[in-house]
Amino acid sequence: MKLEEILIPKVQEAVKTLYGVEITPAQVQFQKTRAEFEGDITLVVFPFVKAARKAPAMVAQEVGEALVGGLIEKYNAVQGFLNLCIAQSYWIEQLQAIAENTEYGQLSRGEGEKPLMMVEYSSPNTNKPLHLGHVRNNLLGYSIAKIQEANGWNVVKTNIVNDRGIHICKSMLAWQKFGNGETPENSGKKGDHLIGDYYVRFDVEYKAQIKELMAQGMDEETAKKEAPLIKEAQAMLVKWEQNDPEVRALWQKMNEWVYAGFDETYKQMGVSFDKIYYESDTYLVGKGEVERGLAKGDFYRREDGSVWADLAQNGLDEKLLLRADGTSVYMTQDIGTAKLRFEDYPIDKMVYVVGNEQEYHFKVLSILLDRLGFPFGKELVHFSYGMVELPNGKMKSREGTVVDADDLMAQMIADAKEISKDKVNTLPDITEAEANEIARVVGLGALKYFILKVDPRKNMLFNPEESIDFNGNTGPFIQYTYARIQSVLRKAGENIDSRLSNPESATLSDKELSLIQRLVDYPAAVRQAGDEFSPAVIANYAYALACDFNSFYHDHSILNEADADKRALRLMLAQNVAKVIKSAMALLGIEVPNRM
RNA sequence: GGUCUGGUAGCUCAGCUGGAUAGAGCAACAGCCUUCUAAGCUGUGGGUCUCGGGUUCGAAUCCCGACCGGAUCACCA
Repeated sequence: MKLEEILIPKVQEAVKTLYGVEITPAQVQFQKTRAEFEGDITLVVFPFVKAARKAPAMVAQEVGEALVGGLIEKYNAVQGFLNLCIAQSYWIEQLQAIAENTEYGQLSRGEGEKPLMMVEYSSPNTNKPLHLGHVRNNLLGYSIAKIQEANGWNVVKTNIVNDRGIHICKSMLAWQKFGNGETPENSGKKGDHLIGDYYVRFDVEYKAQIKELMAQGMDEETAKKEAPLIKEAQAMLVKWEQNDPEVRALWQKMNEWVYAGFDETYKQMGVSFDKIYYESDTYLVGKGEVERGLAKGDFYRREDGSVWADLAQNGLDEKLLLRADGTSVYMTQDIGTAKLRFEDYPIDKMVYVVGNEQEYHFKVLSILLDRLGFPFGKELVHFSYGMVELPNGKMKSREGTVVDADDLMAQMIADAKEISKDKVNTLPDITEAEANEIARVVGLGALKYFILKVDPRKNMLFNPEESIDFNGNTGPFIQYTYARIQSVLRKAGENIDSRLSNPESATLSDKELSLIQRLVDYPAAVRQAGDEFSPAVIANYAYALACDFNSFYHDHSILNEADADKRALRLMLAQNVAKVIKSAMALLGIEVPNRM
């Protein structure tokens, strides 16, 4: 049982005996005792000081006197704060319980079958490679899935691939016109990058055509519509929709190149999906749903044939669902995807990991799904995260300021390799393969932690000119703490005896005590991260744990400790710190190395 | 303009469900490796928590207003 849960009734009872008033559990407020005072946990007496009709310092003193004994060894009252010292045997029992729990940090949602949460993330377009914005999305999505699993959900990770539309036609057209049969095989280019290059090429040629038309006296608006290239692309989209075999074959071929490229990127990033949906499969379903809603009277058709939802009753405007020509829009596709998913899985909660620029879209989607009768519609969660900004603003593909995901990861691994060179090479029996593996784990660890440690809701800054740190509050710092512990455990050998001969009489130093208390906090961090959808909570926890351990490690010898009980206790501590670090980092999708 | 969101040290960020003297890292400076991995540890300097009101025993935290930034309000996706 949690310490607070044990103490709350005791405090309630003490207050009743002393002052004859009943207080609610909410009025019993605890906080961690500040380092400058003696004690483990502090009761804030202000919430019931009025009812007691005495000065805060007096109330603290009297309540302390009433509580002391047994679990509470000592107390001291400072103004309205009652600092309580908990018996060390309690903390040692806690540590032993953690040590015995092989799934420490895995929480339960109560009895019965686990509810199902579907988490959608990544959602790439097939016309260009993944960039830094996707990296944040993928890392957040994967981490949230892991965190919710730890919170007792069955999680299905899903991806919706935007594989149709005019943007794909642009790449296809440019490839047809300027590609000269270039393929990933004959050029050695990664498929998604190859397609991305032709997307850029289209834009270059298109712009040139606009310029030319304007030179002939056409205004910009008209030129943008009349340029031959854009007309060809539009014609291609129509053919695609009509299932033209030639266009479809080209589309299929180029998409396969892209998917092969994406797979590589996802693999390197360490993210995965349980089920992938494609918009080319879902957009027609969406049209069907809109037609159904229309028949049901949820939506209405305008004279030009377009279909709309009136959201006035929800305080919003009107929203287009089908164009006058019958083609679908973004919203149509998301409705279709939702329907397919609902047919495929008994979804209890649907989570969309999508940037905050689309808050309006998901607000509307939620309303529309609800109207169409999807149980998860009303309750859908838009896990809305902030943009990754560069020093001079947003990333813009046209201005070439996009930070490519593959390049970024490769750079991080190369940096890790360079930084670790002197150190890793001194490790005994190190092989080139292991050194490379360490660089991979550490480089990606630095990148992932850098991104996940910041509050997902906030915009964050990435400066490509400055390399991501490997010292201080970083992934490698935490990984290093883990590697150090592994080193100690290896040296301790097979016969680690972490049982205490008499736990009752063991004494703990301040650092040992804080470390145990930090370990005890882990489940609360997992719970909070789940409730708030925030991997940052886990990142901050893991950092604090690593700090506590390093401080402990600096002050105490583990293996050279003469006292067998102390040695055993410290080994047990080290083992469990490593266990929790590994577990917490896994929730972030970060691996930990045994040596570095 | 409406709506949403942010403003904390030179920089990047914690803290925000109100509690004691606002914390880290980076950068700067000064120390600690014959002892379990120095990607570590210890210390110094660095703050009008954007500003102004309000609520409260108590406000970085809650409320109102102002200022500054970002997003959004498409027959784009």
